[in-house]
Amino acid sequence: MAIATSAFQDDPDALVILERFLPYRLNVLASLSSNALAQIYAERFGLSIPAWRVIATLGQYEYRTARDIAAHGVMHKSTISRAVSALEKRGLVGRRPNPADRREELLALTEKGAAVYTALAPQALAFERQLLSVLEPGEQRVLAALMDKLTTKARALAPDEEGRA
Amino acid sequence: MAIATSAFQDDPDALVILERFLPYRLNVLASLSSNALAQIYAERFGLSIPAWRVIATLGQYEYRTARDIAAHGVMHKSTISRAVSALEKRGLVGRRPNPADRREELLALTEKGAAVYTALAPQALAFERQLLSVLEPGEQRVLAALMDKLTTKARALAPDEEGRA
DNA sequence: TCAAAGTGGTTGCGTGTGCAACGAATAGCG
DNA sequence: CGCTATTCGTTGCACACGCAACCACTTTGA
Repeated sequence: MAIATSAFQDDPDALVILERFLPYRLNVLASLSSNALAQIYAERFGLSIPAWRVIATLGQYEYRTARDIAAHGVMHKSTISRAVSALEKRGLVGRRPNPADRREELLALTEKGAAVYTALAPQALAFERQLLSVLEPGEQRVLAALMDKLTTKARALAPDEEGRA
Repeated sequence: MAIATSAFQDDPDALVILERFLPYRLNVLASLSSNALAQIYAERFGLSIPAWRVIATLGQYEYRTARDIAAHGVMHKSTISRAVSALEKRGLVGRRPNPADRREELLALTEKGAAVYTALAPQALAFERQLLSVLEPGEQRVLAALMDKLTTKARALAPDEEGRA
C-alpha cells in the first residue's frame, strides 16, 4: 500500500484515503458548519435550512423567484416550494405573480419576515466570524478564491443543471 | 448598504451576502460535489451516500465499528446502522462481535464488497482529480491546510459531539 | 460486589426530501 | 396563427433521515 504524500490523492494504486478525499472532506466540513449554524435559526426561530435560505436570499435581494433561489443554492424546486408555502403561512414571506411572466411568482419578505432577518443576520455573521477566526485575512481571501474555482468546476461537472439538495 | 470588499463578510451593517457566506458556500460546493459523485456510486452500483462511506471506510481500514464511521463522517448512528444492514443483506459487508467489548461489532468488507470497492475507488479518485484540475498543486496543498483548520474549529463549535448528517 | 450511569447498536415514529407527474403559462417553430 | 416543446411551480408518493426510546453490555464508584 502506497503512502500518500500530497495534499490530496495521487496514489498509483486505487485506494481512497477518506481523510484526504475532497468530496468527503467538503461534506464533513459543510455538515459541521450547517449543524452549528442550525442551532441558531432552528432553535431560536423555528426555521429549516431551506427556509433560512429563502429568508436570507430575500433579505439580500428583496425580490426573487423560487426558481432563482433553488438554482443558486443547489436545491430541488419542490424543497423551495414547500419552504415558501410554510413561510407564507407564518406571514414571513409574501408572493405576487409576475405580470410579465405569469408562471413566475416574485417573493419578498413581509415586515415580519424582515424583522426575523434583521434579528438573524448578525448572529449568522457572528458564527461565520467565529469559524473564520482560525484563518488569517490573507488565508480567508485565498480560501474564497479556491472555493470559487472549485464551485465553478463542480457546476460544470454537475449531472444536470437542475440542482438538488 | 455597505459594499463588501473582503473575501468574506465584515459589513458594519448586518446584511448577509450569501455568495460570500462561508457556510452557504460550503454547502453549495459540497452538494455539487456529492451529486456529481453520486452519479458514479448510485447509478452504477446502487449505493447510497452512507453506504458508499461505509464501503470506502472499510476499503481503507479493513476493520472498523459503526460508531467510528458515524463519528468520523458526522453522520447519525442510525444512518450507519441502516446502511450497514442493507450492505449486509447484499453480501457486501460482514460483521462480527468484538470479543473484547461485546457491545461493538467489527465491520469488514466481504470479498464481494472488496470487489465493489476495487471497481469504485479509481472512479472516485478520477472524479476528484477532475474537480481538482482547476487548482495548481500548490493551491491544492493550501486548500487542504485551510480545510483542516476550519474542520478542527467547526468540530469545536459543533452542538454536541454526536454528529449528524 | 452491585447498583447506577454510560456506551454501541437497533428500531418505531414523525417529518423532510427527491422524483415524477401534473396544470398553467410561455416560447419556438412550421 | 397554431401546435409542440419548455418552463415555473405544486403535489402524491415512496423513501431516507433524525430523534428518542430501547436492549445488551461495560464502566464507574460507593
